Amino acid sequence: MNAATEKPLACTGARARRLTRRLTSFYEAHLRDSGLKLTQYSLLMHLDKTPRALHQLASLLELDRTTLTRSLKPLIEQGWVAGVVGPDARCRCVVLTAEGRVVRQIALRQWCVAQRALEDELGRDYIARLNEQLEEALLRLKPLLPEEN
Amino acid sequence: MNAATEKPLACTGARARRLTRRLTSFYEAHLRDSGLKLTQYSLLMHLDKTPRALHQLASLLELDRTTLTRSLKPLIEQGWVAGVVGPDARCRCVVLTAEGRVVRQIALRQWCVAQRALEDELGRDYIARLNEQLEEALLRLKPLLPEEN
DNA sequence: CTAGAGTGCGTGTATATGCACGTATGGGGT
DNA sequence: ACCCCATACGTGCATATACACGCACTCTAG
Repeated sequence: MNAATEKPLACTGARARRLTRRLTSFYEAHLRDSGLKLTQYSLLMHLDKTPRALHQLASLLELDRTTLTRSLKPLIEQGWVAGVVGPDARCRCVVLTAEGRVVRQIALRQWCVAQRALEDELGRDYIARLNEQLEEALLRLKPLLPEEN
Repeated sequence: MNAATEKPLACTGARARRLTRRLTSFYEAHLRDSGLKLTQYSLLMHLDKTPRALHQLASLLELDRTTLTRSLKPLIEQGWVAGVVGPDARCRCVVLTAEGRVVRQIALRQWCVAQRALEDELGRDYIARLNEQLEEALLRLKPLLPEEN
């Protein structure tokens, strides 16, 4: 009797990963008409005409800065997002283009359908509770600060 | 006033992804001595001397079969996992090697520390509730079956 | 026994994610 | 003006994840 046969799913992290995989595939099944991944949708929803610095966006989305750079790449290639000059030569800023706003609008509709489908399947109240629980977990589990040397 | 400025985090999927990122970094900070990623740890915990077919393991972990193939690669290169002949020439089976069992044991200890640290930080009862909530969500949200054509 | 359906896999491609490292710019103290 | 540090980025590398394709092997209807 080892831990493997006993309770492989006792790991909160493993459970969260699994749930995330299922949720991602659920949302992306609904987003497939727009060709957006869930992460890309999320990015579009956090952008607008007002230029945003990369580091600011990364901090907002709590993503590694380099992850953000690469995630933006396909959106820029599609012409949905564009870089603009910032107040600082170091600082790279991005905005949503006109086409980007169109896509975002379409994707938003599909996302709404997905969210409603989720609520229909699992129960509106249940999803509300799940959201609260996730939110509380996010409040409690603070992100690890990068090692200060 | 658009949806972006209103409630970007209304998305259950986005929230789950964010929480998963935090949890992953939390666990991996504790696992870093063994050099294992959380996913790799999870893999080791699901293996033993008894050969397991890839498709069986993929189904168990609810991972795409091809994801599993690639995830196993570094473990095989390290000599912690080895392929063995199966009852079927199609079927690739893997087992945990002796070194693999050693690493698993070390990682298990580190994982225990991580889990306890998590409980200390967020509260033992709270983690228990979170686990239950995640488990219930997994029960309710069935994985999408591949399109039947 | 053989053709075709079904099963199990690997690889190519693309995104998601984060760390280590190196580059460039901005701002202060002297 | 200059040096140094902090800030902001990009790239290389490695893993995580899934889909589309194509190959190999098994099994069964005829």
